[in-house]
Amino acid sequence: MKSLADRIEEYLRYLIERSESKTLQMQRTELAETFGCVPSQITYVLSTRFTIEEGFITESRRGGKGYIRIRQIDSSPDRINRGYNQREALAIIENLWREGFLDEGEAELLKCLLNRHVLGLTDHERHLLRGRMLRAVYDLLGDNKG
Amino acid sequence: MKSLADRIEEYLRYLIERSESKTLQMQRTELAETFGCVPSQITYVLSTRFTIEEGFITESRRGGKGYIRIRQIDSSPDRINRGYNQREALAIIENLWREGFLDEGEAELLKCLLNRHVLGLTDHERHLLRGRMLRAVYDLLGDNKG
DNA sequence: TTTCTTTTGACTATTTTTAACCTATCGTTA
DNA sequence: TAACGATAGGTTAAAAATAGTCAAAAGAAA
Repeated sequence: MKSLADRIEEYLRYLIERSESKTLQMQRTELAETFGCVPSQITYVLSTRFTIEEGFITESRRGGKGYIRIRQIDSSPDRINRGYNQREALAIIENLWREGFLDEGEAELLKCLLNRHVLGLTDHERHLLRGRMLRAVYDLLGDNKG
Repeated sequence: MKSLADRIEEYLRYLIERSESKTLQMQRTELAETFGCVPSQITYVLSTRFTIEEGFITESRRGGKGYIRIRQIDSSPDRINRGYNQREALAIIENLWREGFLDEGEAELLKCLLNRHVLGLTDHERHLLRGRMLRAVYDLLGDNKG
């Protein structure tokens, strides 16, 4: 049995998927009425299920003719990065390890995952992928410090 | 004479075997009631009998309409070649962490790298890539033990 | 007896649901 | 244009509904 939040999510995803522009705009109160729940339940669903991490951005406006809007984004901001070949990537990991940002287990793990045979793909795609992976590692390291 | 834990295991295995998707989802409390035991007994069975070494991954959610889910994974080359979606991959990492094969830093690293936005690519390619990455992780863990 | 596994239950953590109160925007009227 | 009321959405805290953890007690095996 699905929770109410799950069912609302499913419904919204369906509507977005179905729309040409991958965008959905509606009134919070109306949607709440459709599901027979309080409006803040809708806010809850948006904030737990339609996050940037899930690939959505939400906007809203209060007052008369207010609305909530959900947009599905294709998050590829660093598509333009040139990426890294295996040697470059391993060197970066080595440095992060030597400088104490990664412990030995983490460094080993990364070196094994950045391997060309593990990643597969075409040369170009693989390089870009390494760029995204390293970016994610930097972000993670940044999080832990900040 | 079979222990209660054995009987619960047997019952769950039967249900999983019988299901098309080799997956079972139910409420911990309900199952406990079926067997007339405390809910933590169910947790005990899952953590001792439905481990990654036994070929299962478990997931759960607390709160309203919470559940426990058991999935039988087939870690044959074939299966790994079919790939994993983000949810499956994260559950595998969680299990490896809970069972002590990965420390917290390694698990965090992996969870962040297995993210769909980091990996990019098409759905299919991304699933396959996760399969190769997880295989590499298994190989690495195997090396360390052997 | 000693040690390992199972069983229990009290306490904790997480997720969802609800409700009361807060704030922004629009349209109208003084 | 300033002020006000109506109409939205936002925030937050508490209640409800689950599952997890941990360690002590009980039982089984060695």
